[in-house]
Amino acid sequence: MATATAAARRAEAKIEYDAFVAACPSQKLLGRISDKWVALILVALGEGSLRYSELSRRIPSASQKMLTQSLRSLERDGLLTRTVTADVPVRVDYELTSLGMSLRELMAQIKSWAQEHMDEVERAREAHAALA
Amino acid sequence: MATATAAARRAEAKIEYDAFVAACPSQKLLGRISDKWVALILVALGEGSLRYSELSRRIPSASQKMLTQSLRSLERDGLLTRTVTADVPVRVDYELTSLGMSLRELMAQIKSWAQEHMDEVERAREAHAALA
DNA sequence: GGAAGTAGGCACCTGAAAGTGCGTAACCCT
DNA sequence: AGGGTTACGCACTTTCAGGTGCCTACTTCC
Repeated sequence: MATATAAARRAEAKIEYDAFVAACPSQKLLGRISDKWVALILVALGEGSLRYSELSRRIPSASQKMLTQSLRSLERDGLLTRTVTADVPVRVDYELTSLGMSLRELMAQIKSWAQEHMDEVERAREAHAALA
Repeated sequence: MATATAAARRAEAKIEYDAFVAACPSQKLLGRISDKWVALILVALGEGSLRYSELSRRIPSASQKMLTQSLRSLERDGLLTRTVTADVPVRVDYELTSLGMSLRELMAQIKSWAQEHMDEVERAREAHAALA
């Protein structure tokens, strides 16, 4: 009764695998760091805490909305802390947690690989494009 | 005349930064590995070369289209080789290049970080959701 | 009194990635 | 003769991350 057709077996395996992928820490991490602004924020904050406006100046391509959104999600995930000082005007400082610092080190490894090998990838891409 | 308004200065900085980000190897790499299926393919092929159908069975969640698409882009980038054997039915084998193997090692580091720290992230997320 | 800074919120829009579904053209099994 | 396998191609649709634009509310600078 079970595994009647090949398609059914496929569908079953797919459901199981979907669950596995959804639970996989690596996949979650990849989703986290592939956020367009996260890497930039991590690098910017790596040198120390910064105010919102200063971050905005260091990453001018990020709109206010996107910057805020990214910062909030990083805060939610315990990668940085958000400190509000009730001055006038309000002052908000962002700083990496130790978890955030740790992630930043991983990003440094990624950066290192990129610097060593991405030109090779580029060349392969061009070579591939060259032949018809 | 230059830098007349603050908005103009912002726009200028943004253009410059955009160019920087576009040229940054790390950003390119992040784009590459954040492809939904790339990590899974890398892991699957890490143990040796596989046929298309075998890959498809190991990664049942990837539709045939997406699997083919990902494989082709990885081939284009010199991360794996595609070998067609003109049997009938056609046989196609995929195998990581040394560049691909190298990227797989980076992925292993990412995986390692994920296994060590993602539960911490999850806890932070839950704690954050808990209050208010 | 108009521009600028400070730290965002809210609503809508869009473009590219991902998914769905169908077809091919050979052969094998029962 | 109908289902299965092999390795895709092509067209359409859906989805959502990311982007744009407009708003607050207070203060200070020129």
